[in-house]
Amino acid sequence: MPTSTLNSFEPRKTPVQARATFTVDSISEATIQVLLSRGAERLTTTRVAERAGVSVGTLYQYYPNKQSLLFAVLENNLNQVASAVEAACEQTRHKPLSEMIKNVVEAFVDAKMSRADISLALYQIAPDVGGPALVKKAGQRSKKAIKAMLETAPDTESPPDKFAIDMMFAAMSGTMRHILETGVSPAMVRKFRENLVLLCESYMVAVTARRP
Amino acid sequence: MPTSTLNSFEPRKTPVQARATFTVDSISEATIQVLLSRGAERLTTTRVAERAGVSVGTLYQYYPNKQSLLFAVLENNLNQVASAVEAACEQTRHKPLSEMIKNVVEAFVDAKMSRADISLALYQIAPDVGGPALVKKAGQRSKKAIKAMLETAPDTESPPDKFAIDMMFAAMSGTMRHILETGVSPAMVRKFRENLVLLCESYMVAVTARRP
Amino acid sequence: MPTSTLNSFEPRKTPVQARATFTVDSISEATIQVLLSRGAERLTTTRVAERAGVSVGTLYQYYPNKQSLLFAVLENNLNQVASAVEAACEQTRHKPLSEMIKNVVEAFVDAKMSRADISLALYQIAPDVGGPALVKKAGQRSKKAIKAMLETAPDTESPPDKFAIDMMFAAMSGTMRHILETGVSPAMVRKFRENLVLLCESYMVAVTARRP
Amino acid sequence: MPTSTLNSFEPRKTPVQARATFTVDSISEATIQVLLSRGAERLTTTRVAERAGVSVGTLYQYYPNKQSLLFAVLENNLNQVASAVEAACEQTRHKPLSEMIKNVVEAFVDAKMSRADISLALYQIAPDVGGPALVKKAGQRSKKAIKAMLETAPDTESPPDKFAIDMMFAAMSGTMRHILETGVSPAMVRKFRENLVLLCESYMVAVTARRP
DNA sequence: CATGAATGAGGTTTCATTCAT
DNA sequence: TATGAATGAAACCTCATTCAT
Repeated sequence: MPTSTLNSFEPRKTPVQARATFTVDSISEATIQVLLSRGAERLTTTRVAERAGVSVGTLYQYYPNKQSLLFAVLENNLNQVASAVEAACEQTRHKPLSEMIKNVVEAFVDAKMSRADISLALYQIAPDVGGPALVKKAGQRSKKAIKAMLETAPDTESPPDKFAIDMMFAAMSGTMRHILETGVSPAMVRKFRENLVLLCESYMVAVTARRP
Repeated sequence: MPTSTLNSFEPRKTPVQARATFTVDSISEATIQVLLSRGAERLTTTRVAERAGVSVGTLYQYYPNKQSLLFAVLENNLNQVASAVEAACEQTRHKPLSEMIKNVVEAFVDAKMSRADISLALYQIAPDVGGPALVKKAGQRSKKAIKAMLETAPDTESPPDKFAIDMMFAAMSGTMRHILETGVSPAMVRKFRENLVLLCESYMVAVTARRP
Repeated sequence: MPTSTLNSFEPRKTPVQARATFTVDSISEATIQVLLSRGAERLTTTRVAERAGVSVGTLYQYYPNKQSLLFAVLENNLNQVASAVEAACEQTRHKPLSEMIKNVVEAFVDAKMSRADISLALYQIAPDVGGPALVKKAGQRSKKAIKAMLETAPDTESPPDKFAIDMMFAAMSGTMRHILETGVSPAMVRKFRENLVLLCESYMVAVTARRP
Repeated sequence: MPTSTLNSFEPRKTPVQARATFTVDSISEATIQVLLSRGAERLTTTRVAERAGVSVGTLYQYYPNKQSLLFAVLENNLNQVASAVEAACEQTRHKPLSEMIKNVVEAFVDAKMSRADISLALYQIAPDVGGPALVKKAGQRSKKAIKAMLETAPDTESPPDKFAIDMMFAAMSGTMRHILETGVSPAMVRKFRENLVLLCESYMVAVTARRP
């Protein structure tokens, strides 16, 4: 599957009947299951439909092609993570900078780790489906929320500029991915989380002038 | 392509004759060219052979299967990066910590960016070929070199522990990937490089300071 | 779609209510629209129903299968042409032979050209639906009318035999089709019409003994 | 199959080995066999390959898609007919007009009727494969040859113009098709041939006489 | 050793038709 | 009666891999 325009990935029809809604959810769930059990390479539309307990035809009534299916699943996951970050930002306005960073990073790590297997599996399909574009788009949401939060920090003279936020987000996101793909023992998750906080915080501090 | 054992990815025969070496190099180069021009999805063995100016049969004389071909190309690339890091470490022994970090990070970024398009393209094939395992293995080399270098730092009471190095490498590697996939304007590359140095350095300082 | 017996192509129910008639007409019209806009290959029952503003289920209430739908549309078109020819024959009884030929051929050409796009499109579906058989049947009507007309010609000793009429009709019909499929510039339509008259007339004259 | 550009119908590779030439011929022949035995609607690439005694993959090594296969077969047939017409024209230069028409028409009819079943079957696939365009192209050849021949006619003051030749060809071609599709008893073939000669001849005479 | 023709399993997608609501 | 979700056979086409020449 080549990476093409994002447009053609839109779902084909919005289900109106209750039955249809159930079907769509089944397909979505089945996609993840197949991804986990067989890997991206063995993920076929037939297999997904089978797992979802519907026929292939039904699958294609809701998704115009395989890409759109993967796209939807990935998008959904990224949106959940973005929402978690947004929520954390919302709740941490007007708090000290270090608390801000801590809450955001922890929310991010927790969102990713809550279903580490899924997060990991989704990395596999990303390249087939315009992953980077999607990641970028979801990243915008998170970064916007982080920016808004940082502007309310009481202990910084001037809030970090856009580049610094981009950088921090890239570090947060990229490091997380690297750790997931390389493998973390569950015992180390906590330590990793603390250190990712530390990493982001020290960078932010370094880049931000403190109020005296 | 499922991720299987690494063993079967080894090239089939080690070329001894000059002609054979030339053929192998052609194929290797052709693989990258096809990857760049057609994408991972359209990368076929026939296409690679065509581009390399040999027949498919010949390709299969040097690589037992498609995976081994991709594996070799990816491995080669990762090794080049690891070598660059090692070289930087070698040359920065007994220098101040900040200079160490600076040199390593810059060497890493420069190695990746020297052929950004290739680095980016290779991310696409990684999942098909046991990428994470390969990345991990190449990472070991870099981290070992970094560790050795850090132990010669004159200005730290105790050198950073293994975890801290893992963390820094994950940050370096992951952030780089994120930036490559998200897209950097050439104008920003320099700034990104500086900030990645800053990010790693401030983390290292923070983590080193903890143990006075 | 295989060519099967003509029987199964009959519409499923004859609409008695006004609403039903309207529905049937919509479907019929929609079929032509889809044929024109998407081509025979992309003509699906769902698409037709959509265009007609009804559900597929409804479509299948009036036509037992896709063939019967196409059959009905084609038959209808051929009947219109046959009617035009019959009318022309009716109005040209007892006129000179040349006038007879002129009127019939012109009526035929005009009927086909009035919706040249539709005529052309229908040629596409003919093979799927027993087109030749239908053409033959509609042809009988025309030929019968032509024969009756010719028998009233005052200036022929003996009217042309059945074979000659078959031949003329084949020429008229086949040449028309060839011209439609090959493409005529609108500017040439008039000239074509004149020449088709001439062609048919000179053949008829050649084949018919004149009254002295 | 929609009618698309003619370009993509070109065969994929020209066979160099003897084995390959044999394969290509087998496929070509099998296409006609399947067309005759199962009809255009039941003509699948798998079925053709099966009949040819090769695998589908092999078929697709020589034809990029189904259309190109049908296109090649149709084109070949039309070219044979065009060649027959050209040959007849060649041999009838400087003969009286009536003999010219006779020879051309008879050559055309004989070419079509020599494998009436194939000619008929090919009409079915024409719409799927840009038939009209192909017919037009093959027609050009025939018409060019006819024109050249007519210019050598000793008994016409001025040779018929291009339009007249177009018209005659359309009549010849279209009438033939109509007769093939409608069905002729073998007994009537001779009579039909004579009458098609008469039809074309009397039209040509009529149209030539017009310009004294 | 190289070649490239052949293989065929398997993947994606379409669409006529049915039937529970 | 109308609806439209569901069906699933079947079509087209790709591509890693083999092996006779």
